[in-house]
Amino acid sequence: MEPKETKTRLLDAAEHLFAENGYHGTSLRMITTAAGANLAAVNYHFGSKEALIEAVIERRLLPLNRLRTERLQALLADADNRAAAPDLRQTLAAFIEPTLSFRHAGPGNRDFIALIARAMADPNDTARNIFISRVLPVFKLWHQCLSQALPQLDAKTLSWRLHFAIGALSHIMHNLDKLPPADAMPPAADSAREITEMLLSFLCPGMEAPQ
Amino acid sequence: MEPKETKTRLLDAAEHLFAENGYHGTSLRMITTAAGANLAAVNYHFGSKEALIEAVIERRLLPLNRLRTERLQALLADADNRAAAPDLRQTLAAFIEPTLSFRHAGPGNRDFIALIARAMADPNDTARNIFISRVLPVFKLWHQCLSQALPQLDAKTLSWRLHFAIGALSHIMHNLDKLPPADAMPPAADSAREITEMLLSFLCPGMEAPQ
DNA sequence: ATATATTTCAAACGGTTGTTTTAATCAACC
DNA sequence: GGTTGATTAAAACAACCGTTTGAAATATAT
Repeated sequence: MEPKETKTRLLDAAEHLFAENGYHGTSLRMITTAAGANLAAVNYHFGSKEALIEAVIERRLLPLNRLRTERLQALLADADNRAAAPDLRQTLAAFIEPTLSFRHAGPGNRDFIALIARAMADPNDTARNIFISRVLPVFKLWHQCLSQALPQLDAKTLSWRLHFAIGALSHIMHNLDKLPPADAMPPAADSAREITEMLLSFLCPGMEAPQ
Repeated sequence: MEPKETKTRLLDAAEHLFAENGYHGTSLRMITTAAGANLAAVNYHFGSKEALIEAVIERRLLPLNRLRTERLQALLADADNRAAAPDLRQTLAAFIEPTLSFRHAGPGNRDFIALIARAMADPNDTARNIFISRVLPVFKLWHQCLSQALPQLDAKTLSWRLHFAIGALSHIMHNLDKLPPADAMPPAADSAREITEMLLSFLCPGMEAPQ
């Protein structure tokens, strides 16, 4: 097979190095060296270092968001057909299952998760803003789905509980490598499904608890 | 009152600037200027930039850990006296309540929380390792307390649910400023208690759900 | 094969970083 | 009150950063 395009090699190297060393901690010299390209290649192909990380984020995030949106919209359509509220567990699963599976879906995805964790805590707004602006519509759709599945909750309680769920999910996403510390872990291949079940069993009772 | 020691002024300025701009994003020149000190002051008083952030972290974290440890140990002692298992909600509250109250306990604490969030995602190991090594003993104590409050759970399930709870808590800690986006928020003074109640009502049913 | 874009290359730019050095200033103590 | 030790001050250090430049090389199209 012919070697990849320089642009793709730059994206791959940047994804890996940004995940490992953060945005500031990764220099264009490191990226271009790892990609086997010239130092000026990033500025030539992307315009700047910021435009590079923007491209890195969008490459992985847009397909994942498409997956989650499809599942949530299918759930809404089905509930509408049955003239009933969507099931809570299915609503949670529609967002959580694709998210947790994402790590195992491709070679660069684990790096991408680490990159996002870094970006969310980075003082540099650009990466975080790119991520948030792309994720917010899916959160809104999820929120809408949940408010139909849990009509007995007032808006404020639902908002808080949604944030609790997001916190549990994202914490697991970012720290899956390192935990649990002592216990034997199931093999990575089917762990996504098992963790999903574990998380859903935990979240469902909390979401529908009396106020 | 006499002006604070240079060392204290450096700690205060570093805490604020590290929280705002991150570790790499904050230069010694910014810190020493804000503290009204000479550029060489950090290397003179602390030895290096890394030793400085280590001192910044310990100053706030050790008292907080003392609070949490005291409450958890009091709970264990009380349960031992009554020859019964500690109450689940009280066990969760013993760790969560001091943590959420911490933000409002002092002027620099909010900055400190932001700093920790940055440190956890920072590629520089030192800050993260300092934080983890100081927090791990309290987590272990919490875990021990919870395993007594929930004897029906096997070790693996408890570990996962503990991580889910930690995720929900830390997500709220780091993002309290920004959420919920639209709803009216209670005044900051008593919000810690209200959020604690909200979080406990969410976590309790999840923790004791059947496996 | 020639002419025209496109891509790569080496080199240098101005600027900031953490740290070190040397001298000046300040404090406390015999 | 002079001396010793702690602190502050200004300047220079070498190293690295993202970006730009202009020429060389490559690929594309006529």
